[in-house]
Amino acid sequence: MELQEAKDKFIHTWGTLATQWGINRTMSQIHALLLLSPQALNADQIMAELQISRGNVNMNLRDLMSWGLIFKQLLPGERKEYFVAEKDIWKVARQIAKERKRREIEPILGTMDDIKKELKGDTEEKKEVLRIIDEISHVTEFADSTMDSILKAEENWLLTNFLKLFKN
Amino acid sequence: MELQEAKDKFIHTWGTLATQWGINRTMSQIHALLLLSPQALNADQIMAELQISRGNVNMNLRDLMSWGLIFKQLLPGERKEYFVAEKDIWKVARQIAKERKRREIEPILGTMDDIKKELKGDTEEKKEVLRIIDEISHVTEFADSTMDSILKAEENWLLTNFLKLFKN
DNA sequence: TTGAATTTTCAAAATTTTCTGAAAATATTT
DNA sequence: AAATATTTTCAGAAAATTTTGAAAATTCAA
Repeated sequence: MELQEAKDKFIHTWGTLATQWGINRTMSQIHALLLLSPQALNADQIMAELQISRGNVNMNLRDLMSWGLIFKQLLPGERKEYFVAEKDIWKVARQIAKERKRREIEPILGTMDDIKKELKGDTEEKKEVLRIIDEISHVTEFADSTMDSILKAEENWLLTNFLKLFKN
Repeated sequence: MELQEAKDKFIHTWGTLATQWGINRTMSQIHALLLLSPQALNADQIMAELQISRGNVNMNLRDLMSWGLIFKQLLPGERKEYFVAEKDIWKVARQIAKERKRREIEPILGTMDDIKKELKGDTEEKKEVLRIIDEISHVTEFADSTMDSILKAEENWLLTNFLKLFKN
């Protein structure tokens, strides 16, 4: 397999997988393209490479920046804006986790709390609904904070080795 | 807030959040409805409650069963099929993690391996692409197996307390 | 069997999401 | 300040996904 072929396969796969996670296909493909590109790319290059419109490229580049996954790079003597991706995959994972937390975990916990606060009562059924809502908050918080500490401690051999005790 | 109001709010929120995760809104709402329902429900009841068509209910009930989140329940003397949700939220989380692993993690690792195997070479750029692909596999495997061990060991105070050391 | 109740299927319709491309806005150079 | 290059916006088009509902298949009882 030649380099270009491998890149294309990666970009294509990454786009397909993204849709399963509720992420826009084109956004993922642009991200993948930049991840694999040794140089920064401008909008025209991305348009040509992925065969998509200028508007589409522009919109998704800005989305990727808001996720903190790519950065603008101004090249000396160049009028156009260039973009580079964060290449450290651990940083990428940490950044995605952080954003998903802000955009998704917080709203879940917020709504559960709202309902919990407003739904007072001690009939059997109310208690049961409250129990489920409590458990969901609990599991969500656990998953969230655990992901935090793991991403934060990723290079920490103590945690890493300790976790191994619980594998399989 | 009354019981019905709280339930509706929960069901609605759950459906909205689901779409952000790439999960069908109706599927989530049916799941939420069954989670909160003390009795098993049949297709007609779900249709009435959520105001959706029979075909839609049927399709999503079968999806939820394939995820292992709900079960058929045959009531004595009843011709219709009834459905109940698994109510233990930890089991639900474990089941979702397990299914996502099978459906999403494995394909990622598979494709990365394919590319890795086929893309031999030692130009600088090939090496860089291989490095990125390796790192992605690495991070994915780490996240995957860590999630496994945590869900498996969820009630283990030792792990839980150890993890606390790494919070914040 | 036959017939009624129930579930499943799936083509077409509705809805939602994504994408395009040209016009408007902004930035830079002469 | 005018001309040129570049980026951004956004209404309408296209594509993808979800939903409907009626027909077909299945199940069960008489």
